[in-house]
Amino acid sequence: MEELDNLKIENQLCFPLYACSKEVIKRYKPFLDEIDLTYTQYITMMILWDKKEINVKKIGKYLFLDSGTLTPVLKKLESKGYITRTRGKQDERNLIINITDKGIKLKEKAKEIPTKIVNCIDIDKKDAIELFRILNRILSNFKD
Amino acid sequence: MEELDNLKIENQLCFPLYACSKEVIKRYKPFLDEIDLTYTQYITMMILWDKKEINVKKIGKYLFLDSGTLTPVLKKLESKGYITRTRGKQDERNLIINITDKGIKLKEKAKEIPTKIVNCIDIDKKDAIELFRILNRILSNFKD
DNA sequence: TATAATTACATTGCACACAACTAAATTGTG
DNA sequence: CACAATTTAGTTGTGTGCAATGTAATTATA
Repeated sequence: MEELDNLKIENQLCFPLYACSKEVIKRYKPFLDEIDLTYTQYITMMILWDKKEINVKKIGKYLFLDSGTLTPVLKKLESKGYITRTRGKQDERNLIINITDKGIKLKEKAKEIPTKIVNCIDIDKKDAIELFRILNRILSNFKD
Repeated sequence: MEELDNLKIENQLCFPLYACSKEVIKRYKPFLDEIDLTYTQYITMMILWDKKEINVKKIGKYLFLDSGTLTPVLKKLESKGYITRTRGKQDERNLIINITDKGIKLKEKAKEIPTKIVNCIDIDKKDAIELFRILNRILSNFKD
Protein backbone atom coordinates (compact mmCIF):
# COMPACT_ATOMS: atom_id res chain seq x y z
CA MET A 1 0.00 0.00 0.00
CA GLU A 2 1.65 3.17 -1.28
CA GLU A 3 1.45 6.05 1.19
CA LEU A 4 0.43 9.41 -0.32
CA ASP A 5 3.20 11.98 0.02
CA ASN A 6 1.44 15.20 0.95
CA LEU A 7 4.65 17.15 0.29
CA LYS A 8 4.69 16.33 -3.42
CA ILE A 9 3.87 19.24 -5.73
CA GLU A 10 1.27 17.19 -7.63
CA ASN A 11 -0.68 16.57 -4.45
CA GLN A 12 -1.00 20.23 -3.50
CA LEU A 13 -4.21 22.18 -3.90
CA CYS A 14 -2.67 25.57 -3.24
CA PHE A 15 0.06 25.25 -5.82
CA PRO A 16 -2.21 25.05 -8.90
CA LEU A 17 -4.09 28.00 -7.46
CA TYR A 18 -0.85 29.98 -7.25
CA ALA A 19 0.43 28.85 -10.66
CA CYS A 20 -2.92 29.31 -12.40
CA SER A 21 -3.29 32.81 -11.04
CA LYS A 22 0.14 33.83 -12.31
CA GLU A 23 -0.35 32.23 -15.71
CA VAL A 24 -3.73 33.85 -16.22
CA ILE A 25 -2.43 37.28 -15.25
CA LYS A 26 0.45 36.80 -17.68
CA ARG A 27 -2.18 36.40 -20.42
CA TYR A 28 -3.46 39.90 -19.63
CA LYS A 29 -0.14 41.55 -20.37
CA PRO A 30 -0.37 41.96 -24.18
CA PHE A 31 -3.88 43.40 -23.88
CA LEU A 32 -3.06 45.65 -20.92
CA ASP A 33 0.10 46.84 -22.68
CA GLU A 34 -2.12 48.34 -25.37
CA ILE A 35 -3.68 50.69 -22.82
CA ASP A 36 -0.46 50.99 -20.77
CA LEU A 37 -1.81 49.49 -17.53
CA THR A 38 -0.45 46.78 -15.27
CA TYR A 39 -2.83 44.17 -13.88
CA THR A 40 -2.89 45.88 -10.47
CA GLN A 41 -3.60 49.23 -12.07
CA TYR A 42 -6.33 47.59 -14.16
CA ILE A 43 -8.25 46.09 -11.23
CA THR A 44 -7.87 49.37 -9.36
CA MET A 45 -9.39 51.22 -12.31
CA MET A 46 -12.18 48.65 -12.31
CA ILE A 47 -13.15 49.79 -8.81
CA LEU A 48 -13.02 53.44 -9.91
CA TRP A 49 -15.08 52.82 -13.04
CA ASP A 50 -17.73 51.43 -10.72
CA LYS A 51 -17.51 53.75 -7.69
CA LYS A 52 -16.27 57.08 -9.09
CA GLU A 53 -15.27 58.18 -5.55
CA ILE A 54 -13.81 55.96 -2.83
CA ASN A 55 -11.04 56.01 -0.24
CA VAL A 56 -7.90 53.86 -0.17
CA LYS A 57 -9.13 51.64 2.65
CA LYS A 58 -12.25 50.59 0.75
CA ILE A 59 -10.31 49.91 -2.45
CA GLY A 60 -8.10 47.66 -0.35
CA LYS A 61 -11.16 45.81 0.99
CA TYR A 62 -12.36 45.08 -2.52
CA LEU A 63 -8.96 44.11 -3.90
CA PHE A 64 -7.43 42.43 -0.84
CA LEU A 65 -4.53 44.89 -0.97
CA ASP A 66 -3.06 47.16 1.70
CA SER A 67 -1.78 50.73 1.52
CA GLY A 68 1.78 49.48 1.05
CA THR A 69 0.74 48.16 -2.34
CA LEU A 70 -1.98 50.67 -3.20
CA THR A 71 -0.15 53.92 -2.44
CA PRO A 72 2.39 53.56 -5.30
CA VAL A 73 -0.29 52.20 -7.65
CA LEU A 74 -2.60 55.15 -6.98
CA LYS A 75 0.25 57.65 -7.35
CA LYS A 76 1.02 56.08 -10.71
CA LEU A 77 -2.61 56.28 -11.84
CA GLU A 78 -2.68 59.90 -10.71
CA SER A 79 0.47 60.68 -12.72
CA LYS A 80 -1.23 59.15 -15.76
CA GLY A 81 -4.19 61.45 -15.20
CA TYR A 82 -6.82 58.78 -14.59
CA ILE A 83 -7.56 59.66 -10.96
CA THR A 84 -7.16 62.44 -8.40
CA ARG A 85 -5.98 62.03 -4.80
CA THR A 86 -7.34 64.48 -2.23
CA ARG A 87 -7.66 64.35 1.55
CA GLY A 88 -11.16 64.04 2.99
CA LYS A 89 -12.57 67.29 4.37
CA GLN A 90 -14.55 65.80 7.24
CA ASP A 91 -11.84 63.30 8.12
CA GLU A 92 -8.37 64.20 6.92
CA ARG A 93 -7.06 60.69 7.46
CA ASN A 94 -8.99 59.57 4.41
CA LEU A 95 -7.46 59.89 0.99
CA ILE A 96 -10.33 60.30 -1.44
CA ILE A 97 -9.76 58.87 -4.89
CA ASN A 98 -11.82 60.33 -7.73
CA ILE A 99 -11.87 59.18 -11.32
CA THR A 100 -11.17 61.82 -13.97
CA ASP A 101 -12.79 62.20 -17.39
CA LYS A 102 -9.67 60.67 -18.88
CA GLY A 103 -10.09 57.75 -16.47
CA ILE A 104 -13.71 57.28 -17.50
CA LYS A 105 -12.73 57.35 -21.17
CA LEU A 106 -10.17 54.61 -20.53
CA LYS A 107 -13.00 52.18 -19.80
CA GLU A 108 -14.06 52.31 -23.43
CA LYS A 109 -10.58 51.19 -24.48
CA ALA A 110 -10.59 48.35 -21.93
CA LYS A 111 -14.02 46.96 -22.66
CA GLU A 112 -12.86 44.14 -24.95
CA ILE A 113 -10.28 42.78 -22.50
CA PRO A 114 -12.50 40.37 -20.51
CA THR A 115 -13.69 38.69 -23.71
CA LYS A 116 -10.16 38.44 -25.05
CA ILE A 117 -8.98 36.78 -21.83
CA VAL A 118 -11.82 34.26 -21.81
CA ASN A 119 -10.72 33.22 -25.29
CA CYS A 120 -7.20 32.57 -23.97
CA ILE A 121 -8.38 30.22 -21.24
CA ASP A 122 -9.58 26.83 -22.34
CA ILE A 123 -12.37 26.04 -19.90
CA ASP A 124 -15.98 24.92 -20.37
CA LYS A 125 -18.79 27.16 -19.25
CA LYS A 126 -19.79 24.69 -16.53
CA ASP A 127 -16.30 24.53 -15.04
CA ALA A 128 -15.97 28.31 -15.19
CA ILE A 129 -19.15 28.73 -13.18
CA GLU A 130 -18.02 26.10 -10.66
CA LEU A 131 -14.60 27.70 -10.33
CA PHE A 132 -16.15 31.13 -9.84
CA ARG A 133 -18.47 29.77 -7.15
CA ILE A 134 -15.79 27.85 -5.24
CA LEU A 135 -13.21 30.65 -5.29
CA ASN A 136 -15.70 33.26 -4.13
CA ARG A 137 -16.86 30.94 -1.38
CA ILE A 138 -13.28 30.50 -0.12
CA LEU A 139 -12.68 34.24 -0.34
CA SER A 140 -15.83 35.11 1.58
CA ASN A 141 -14.69 32.81 4.39
CA PHE A 142 -11.39 34.68 4.49
CA LYS A 143 -13.20 38.01 4.90
CA ASP A 144 -12.99 38.09 8.65
CA MET B 1 -33.16 45.12 -19.06
CA GLU B 2 -29.95 45.65 -17.09
CA GLU B 3 -26.82 45.09 -19.17
CA LEU B 4 -24.07 43.08 -17.45
CA ASP B 5 -20.94 45.17 -16.99
CA ASN B 6 -18.06 42.84 -17.76
CA LEU B 7 -15.62 45.39 -16.32
CA LYS B 8 -17.00 45.13 -12.80
CA ILE B 9 -14.79 43.36 -10.29
CA GLU B 10 -17.61 41.09 -9.12
CA ASN B 11 -18.09 39.77 -12.63
CA GLN B 12 -14.47 38.74 -13.12
CA LEU B 13 -13.34 35.13 -12.98
CA CYS B 14 -9.63 35.94 -12.91
CA PHE B 15 -9.81 38.30 -9.98
CA PRO B 16 -10.99 35.76 -7.36
CA LEU B 17 -8.27 33.46 -8.69
CA TYR B 18 -5.68 36.15 -8.09
CA ALA B 19 -7.07 37.19 -4.70
CA CYS B 20 -7.60 33.64 -3.48
CA SER B 21 -4.07 32.67 -4.43
CA LYS B 22 -2.61 35.59 -2.48
CA GLU B 23 -4.80 34.99 0.57
CA VAL B 24 -4.00 31.31 0.70
CA ILE B 25 -0.26 31.90 0.41
CA LYS B 26 -0.53 34.46 3.19
CA ARG B 27 -1.90 31.64 5.41
CA TYR B 28 1.33 29.71 4.85
CA LYS B 29 3.51 32.41 6.37
CA PRO B 30 3.24 31.58 10.10
CA PHE B 31 3.93 27.90 9.40
CA LEU B 32 6.75 28.56 6.96
CA ASP B 33 8.28 31.09 9.35
CA GLU B 34 8.82 28.23 11.80
CA ILE B 35 11.17 26.54 9.35
CA ASP B 36 12.50 29.83 7.94
CA LEU B 37 11.30 29.31 4.36
CA THR B 38 9.35 31.57 2.03
CA TYR B 39 6.56 30.07 -0.08
CA THR B 40 8.75 30.09 -3.20
CA GLN B 41 11.57 28.40 -1.31
CA TYR B 42 9.07 25.88 0.05
CA ILE B 43 7.70 24.78 -3.32
CA THR B 44 11.25 24.64 -4.67
CA MET B 45 12.23 22.34 -1.80
CA MET B 46 9.16 20.25 -2.63
CA ILE B 47 10.63 19.54 -6.06
CA LEU B 48 13.99 18.65 -4.51
CA TRP B 49 12.45 16.36 -1.87
CA ASP B 50 10.94 14.48 -4.77
CA LYS B 51 13.70 14.57 -7.38
CA LYS B 52 16.97 14.79 -5.41
CA GLU B 53 18.79 15.97 -8.57
CA ILE B 54 17.42 18.29 -11.25
CA ASN B 55 18.45 21.31 -13.28
CA VAL B 56 17.06 24.83 -13.09
CA LYS B 57 15.11 24.54 -16.33
CA LYS B 58 13.16 21.53 -15.14
CA ILE B 59 12.38 23.12 -11.77
CA GLY B 60 11.00 26.05 -13.73
CA LYS B 61 8.83 23.70 -15.80
CA TYR B 62 7.27 22.23 -12.66
CA LEU B 63 6.83 25.55 -10.86
CA PHE B 64 6.01 27.82 -13.81
CA LEU B 65 8.98 30.03 -12.89
CA ASP B 66 11.91 31.32 -14.96
CA SER B 67 15.59 31.69 -14.12
CA GLY B 68 15.06 35.32 -13.20
CA THR B 69 13.04 34.16 -10.22
CA LEU B 70 14.74 30.86 -9.53
CA THR B 71 18.41 31.94 -9.56
CA PRO B 72 18.15 34.07 -6.39
CA VAL B 73 15.86 31.51 -4.70
CA LEU B 74 18.31 28.68 -5.38
CA LYS B 75 21.27 30.78 -4.22
CA LYS B 76 19.39 31.43 -0.98
CA LEU B 77 18.61 27.74 -0.47
CA GLU B 78 22.28 26.97 -1.14
CA SER B 79 23.36 29.53 1.45
CA LYS B 80 21.04 27.83 3.95
CA GLY B 81 22.73 24.53 3.19
CA TYR B 82 19.69 22.73 1.80
CA ILE B 83 20.96 22.29 -1.77
CA THR B 84 24.15 22.38 -3.84
CA ARG B 85 24.58 24.10 -7.21
CA THR B 86 27.07 22.58 -9.66
CA ARG B 87 27.50 22.82 -13.41
CA GLY B 88 26.63 19.76 -15.45
CA LYS B 89 29.68 17.80 -16.68
CA GLN B 90 28.26 16.62 -20.00
CA ASP B 91 26.53 19.95 -20.69
CA GLU B 92 27.98 22.91 -18.87
CA ARG B 93 24.95 25.07 -19.59
CA ASN B 94 23.01 23.06 -17.03
CA LEU B 95 23.15 24.00 -13.38
CA ILE B 96 22.54 20.80 -11.45
CA ILE B 97 20.72 21.22 -8.15
CA ASN B 98 21.24 18.48 -5.56
CA ILE B 99 19.54 18.22 -2.22
CA THR B 100 21.83 17.90 0.84
CA ASP B 101 21.28 15.78 3.96
CA LYS B 102 20.21 18.94 5.77
CA GLY B 103 17.71 19.56 2.97
CA ILE B 104 16.32 16.04 3.29
CA LYS B 105 16.00 16.46 7.05
CA LEU B 106 13.98 19.65 6.52
CA LYS B 107 11.18 17.61 5.01
CA GLU B 108 10.48 16.06 8.41
CA LYS B 109 9.96 19.54 9.87
CA ALA B 110 7.64 20.53 7.00
CA LYS B 111 5.44 17.46 6.96
CA GLU B 112 2.61 18.93 9.03
CA ILE B 113 2.25 22.07 6.90
CA PRO B 114 -0.21 20.76 4.25
CA THR B 115 -2.62 19.58 6.95
CA LYS B 116 -2.35 22.84 8.84
CA ILE B 117 -3.16 24.80 5.68
CA VAL B 118 -6.18 22.65 4.83
CA ASN B 119 -7.54 23.49 8.28
CA CYS B 120 -7.22 27.21 7.51
CA ILE B 121 -9.28 26.98 4.33
CA ASP B 122 -12.97 26.44 4.78
CA ILE B 123 -13.91 24.26 1.82
CA ASP B 124 -15.80 20.96 1.55
CA LYS B 125 -14.03 17.90 0.28
CA LYS B 126 -16.16 17.83 -2.88
CA ASP B 127 -15.37 21.44 -3.75
CA ALA B 128 -11.68 20.88 -3.05
CA ILE B 129 -11.60 18.00 -5.50
CA GLU B 130 -13.49 20.01 -8.11
CA LEU B 131 -11.18 23.00 -7.66
CA PHE B 132 -8.11 20.78 -7.95
CA ARG B 133 -9.46 19.22 -11.14
CA ILE B 134 -10.45 22.49 -12.81
CA LEU B 135 -7.23 24.34 -11.96
CA ASN B 136 -5.03 21.50 -13.15
CA ARG B 137 -7.05 21.28 -16.35
CA ILE B 138 -6.53 24.99 -17.03
CA LEU B 139 -2.84 24.69 -16.23
CA SER B 140 -2.34 21.70 -18.52
CA ASN B 141 -3.84 23.70 -21.36
CA PHE B 142 -1.34 26.46 -20.69
CA LYS B 143 1.57 24.03 -20.90
CA ASP B 144 2.42 24.69 -24.56
C1' DT C 1 -10.61 67.45 28.98
C1' DA C 2 -6.13 65.22 28.95
C1' DT C 3 -4.51 61.07 27.27
C1' DA C 4 -4.85 56.54 25.59
C1' DA C 5 -6.42 53.77 21.80
C1' DT C 6 -7.74 53.47 17.16
C1' DT C 7 -7.79 54.51 12.33
C1' DA C 8 -6.01 55.77 7.62
C1' DC C 9 -2.37 56.27 4.96
C1' DA C 10 2.66 56.46 3.94
C1' DT C 11 7.34 54.57 4.22
C1' DT C 12 10.87 51.06 4.43
C1' DG C 13 12.85 46.70 3.59
C1' DC C 14 12.64 42.26 1.71
C1' DA C 15 11.27 38.75 -1.61
C1' DC C 16 9.35 37.62 -5.47
C1' DA C 17 7.79 37.63 -10.74
C1' DC C 18 8.72 38.63 -15.14
C1' DA C 19 10.26 40.98 -19.46
C1' DA C 20 14.26 42.03 -21.84
C1' DC C 21 18.80 41.28 -22.37
C1' DT C 22 23.51 39.07 -22.03
C1' DA C 23 26.86 35.31 -21.99
C1' DA C 24 28.38 30.90 -22.69
C1' DA C 25 27.76 26.25 -24.27
C1' DT C 26 25.75 23.20 -27.46
C1' DT C 27 23.39 21.77 -31.62
C1' DG C 28 21.92 22.14 -36.39
C1' DT C 29 22.90 23.02 -41.13
C1' DG C 30 24.99 24.27 -45.50
C1' DC D 1 34.22 22.28 -40.52
C1' DA D 2 32.26 27.10 -40.05
C1' DC D 3 28.69 29.63 -38.62
C1' DA D 4 23.97 30.36 -37.47
C1' DA D 5 20.41 29.02 -34.35
C1' DT D 6 19.12 27.26 -30.06
C1' DT D 7 19.48 26.34 -25.25
C1' DT D 8 20.51 27.28 -20.30
C1' DA D 9 21.46 30.45 -16.69
C1' DG D 10 22.38 34.82 -15.03
C1' DT D 11 21.60 40.00 -14.82
C1' DT D 12 18.98 44.24 -14.77
C1' DG D 13 15.02 47.05 -14.17
C1' DT D 14 10.23 47.64 -12.99
C1' DG D 15 6.25 46.61 -10.36
C1' DT D 16 4.07 44.46 -7.06
C1' DG D 17 2.84 42.33 -2.19
C1' DC D 18 3.30 42.46 2.45
C1' DA D 19 5.09 42.86 7.27
C1' DA D 20 6.61 46.20 10.27
C1' DT D 21 6.88 50.72 11.50
C1' DG D 22 5.87 55.72 11.51
C1' DT D 23 2.76 59.75 11.53
C1' DA D 24 -1.10 62.46 11.82
C1' DA D 25 -6.01 62.71 12.64
C1' DT D 26 -9.86 61.08 15.11
C1' DT D 27 -12.34 58.69 18.72
C1' DA D 28 -12.84 56.56 23.24
C1' DT D 29 -12.17 56.70 28.05
C1' DA D 30 -10.61 57.61 32.63
